[in-house]
Amino acid sequence: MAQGPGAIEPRSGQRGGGQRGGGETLLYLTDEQLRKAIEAMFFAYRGFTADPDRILEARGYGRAHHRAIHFIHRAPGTTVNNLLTVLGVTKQSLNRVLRRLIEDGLVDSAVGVHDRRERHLRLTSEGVELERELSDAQRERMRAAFRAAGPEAVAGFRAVLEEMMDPEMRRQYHRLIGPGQK
Amino acid sequence: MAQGPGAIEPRSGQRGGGQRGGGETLLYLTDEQLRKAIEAMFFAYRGFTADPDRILEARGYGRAHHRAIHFIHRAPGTTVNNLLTVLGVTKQSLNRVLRRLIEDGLVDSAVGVHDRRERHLRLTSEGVELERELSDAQRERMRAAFRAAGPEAVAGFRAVLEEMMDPEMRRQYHRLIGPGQK
DNA sequence: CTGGCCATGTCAACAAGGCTGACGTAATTT
DNA sequence: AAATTACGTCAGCCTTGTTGACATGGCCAG
Repeated sequence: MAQGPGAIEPRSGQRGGGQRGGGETLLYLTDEQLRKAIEAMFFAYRGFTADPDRILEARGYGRAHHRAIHFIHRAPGTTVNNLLTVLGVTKQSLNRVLRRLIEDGLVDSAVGVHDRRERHLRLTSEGVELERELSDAQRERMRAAFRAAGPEAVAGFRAVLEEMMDPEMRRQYHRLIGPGQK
Repeated sequence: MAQGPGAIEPRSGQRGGGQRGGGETLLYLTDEQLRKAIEAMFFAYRGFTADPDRILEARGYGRAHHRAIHFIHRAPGTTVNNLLTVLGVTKQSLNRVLRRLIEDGLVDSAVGVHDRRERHLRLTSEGVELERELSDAQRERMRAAFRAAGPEAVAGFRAVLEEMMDPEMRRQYHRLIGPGQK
């Protein structure tokens, strides 16, 4: 299955009565509300990726490169296998991307110390530079959205996103953002 | 630019002091917090698309087909050009998907009444059936996430997503979910 | 120390789904 | 009558995903 961007979907069928203003009950979750949320997710993800996409395009990279760069930056010295798990692609697919990044001097691959079969990946200074460029753009949009929506919205946003993950991914996510982190 | 799934990104740099429990200030928006949010978005989107992807795969369809089905269901009788705008792809790309859906009898294309150059698209009963299947799966996950996160979280979630969209997309989104809708 | 498993890289071939560019046709607008 | 619009289609290219097969070198248990 190709990994295009967004699956999406809706379908109508009003059920609970109209709810106004403050006291939402559980009936808040009409199919109608869910449909809107799903479409919001679709369009928001487009926005989420738009800025990095522009930057990457100029260099002839794609999102796959972005993801690799991101997670290598995120966990410097990570192994190939590690990255494979986080990204959820095959090693052949990752390798193609990784090879290019190494050739281009954005990523450095070093033989493991304990286990010399492993390769430890880290960004070169040039890699860090691109990462920052991508990061800044995406973070700026996120920051603006958060600021406009307010702190309470941010908490809710994060809560819902976390609940949307598969348990497996949630575990990965928590391992990434650090133990005990909310 | 290929349309793989997620761009993503982080970068650290703790700034505001630790904030606990209730009263988040604006300093809440540390780079650290933003980084987590970005990764949450990445993993959540994987979850968001996971269920439909499974269903589609069984039929040999991809996300592109899902998106077409979704928006045709959403706006029955829409024109090709309309769909093109909403989906944000080229007509050649859409046509490939659409042709297959029409051949397979999931979508019906009818010559326009006012303007006979236009084609009006709608789902056949078989198309509606698949749409419902996809819809149910995705909606169910969304519903579960909302239930677990609580009503306040839902409002915040929607607010942030909306702020993340490009203004252009936001306009489209509002046109879709209906005028005056929050 | 040897055989088996593991981590990684790589080649080949294929598919989905983006893209551009070029045309063709019919219908509508000017 | 000419220009524009809406749509379809052919051809070719790219990225990024997939399987399958195979090679190398290193670790570890028997």
